Amino acid sequence: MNEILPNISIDNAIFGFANGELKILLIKRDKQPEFDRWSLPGGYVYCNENMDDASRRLLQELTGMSNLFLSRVDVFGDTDRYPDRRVISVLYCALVKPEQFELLAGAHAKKVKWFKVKGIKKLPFDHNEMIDTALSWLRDEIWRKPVLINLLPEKFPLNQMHDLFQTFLHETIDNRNFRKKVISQELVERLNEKTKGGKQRPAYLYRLKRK
Amino acid sequence: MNEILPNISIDNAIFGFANGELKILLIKRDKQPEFDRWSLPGGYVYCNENMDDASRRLLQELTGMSNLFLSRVDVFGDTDRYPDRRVISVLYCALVKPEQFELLAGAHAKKVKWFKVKGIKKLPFDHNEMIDTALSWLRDEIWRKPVLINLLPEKFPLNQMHDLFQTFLHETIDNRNFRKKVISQELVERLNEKTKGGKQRPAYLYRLKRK
DNA sequence: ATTATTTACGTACTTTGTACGCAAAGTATA
DNA sequence: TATACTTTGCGTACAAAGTACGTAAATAAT
Repeated sequence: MNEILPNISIDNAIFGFANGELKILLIKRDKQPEFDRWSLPGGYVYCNENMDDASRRLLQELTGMSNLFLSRVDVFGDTDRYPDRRVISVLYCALVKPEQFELLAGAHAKKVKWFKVKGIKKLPFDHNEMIDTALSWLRDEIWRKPVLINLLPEKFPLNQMHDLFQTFLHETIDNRNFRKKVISQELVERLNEKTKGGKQRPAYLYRLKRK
Repeated sequence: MNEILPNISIDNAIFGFANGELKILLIKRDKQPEFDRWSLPGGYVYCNENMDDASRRLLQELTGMSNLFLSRVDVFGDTDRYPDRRVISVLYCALVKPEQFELLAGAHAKKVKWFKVKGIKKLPFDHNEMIDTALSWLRDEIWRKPVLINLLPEKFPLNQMHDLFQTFLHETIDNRNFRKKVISQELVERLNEKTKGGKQRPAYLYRLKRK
């Protein structure tokens, strides 16, 4: 049976990153409460569905996105976080390239759209707090887990990863020290291939290690 | 109204620590499922009750313990983790001195008892996994948060804290370096008091900083 | 006083992290 | 072909954090 659990929800904080700009994916709600307002894509969990699966399914239904690397971040359970009844919500997040996904509003979403995170307005429920939590979680985990996996191709030269870190963290990192760090911490592994057709000296390709 | 949420539970992993021995507090269940078996003290959340409050209340009802420093650790949400129906559980943990609490089985607990963590038997549900998760969370956070707060008196000399770290982490830590570390990381603050009536030189008293 | 014990400060060394130099391997230009 | 130019990737020097350990100060016991 595919019944819904009425008191448990999932919310997804999907960050889009391109040209140094950080965006967050919101949907325009097609149901009460907060009908017609922009909010994080989320919803309820089926009785026979794991949390991770629910997160993926909801995202697919609401926005058309699939195949992301999602991470569980935290639980939000304040009694007053949802107006109609008691709902606790598990927050997932991911970091992607907006241009790699075609958005398609479905289910209870009238529209889907990327919004700049900087200067974002007040969202329904505790969604602003969720965005803050997810973002600081990402900035924390970037050196430990492959959270950039959706932003990088399967194989990439280290400079591409370097650029990504710099723009995402808004700070300049010495290229040579960056290499040493990601290699010594075993975040990446070198392949026996090099870039070709580049402008100058070919670079070794690397791959993120999922530990 | 004090209705219960049927799909959300709390579980508490309460570790007792004395003489270098690590124990875990279990209750003998007084209801189905898993009637009569030893398990983590946990239960359901009221509709109008925050997660943190529920954790504290349940612990009080089941074991008589109150006034602990509890931390939220993780959520467990596998579809098959509970036999009767779908229940996701939020795990809390704490570290205490067993002798400071008088245990009193109540509510749906027939008995309450400390068990050695080492060599613990198979528990119902995913409670063994919870214990592992909580323990590694504690070992991780011990340098960052005041997780030892229940094990130390309000004011204590640094050596007492040093002993605690050593026995809890099963490793010897150089006393002089230990002091430097906890002081420089601002885990503790020095008071203008000293121990008196000790065997030798009086020591300054310190207090854990809650940041 | 002397000795024993615990506290608390300090110093030398090792590891990790940061700043920066420069040669190697390509492309573009003469 | 030679020369300049760009990007890669190794290496070295200095700084900060972490570890090993020496020893004097403060008290109790003798």
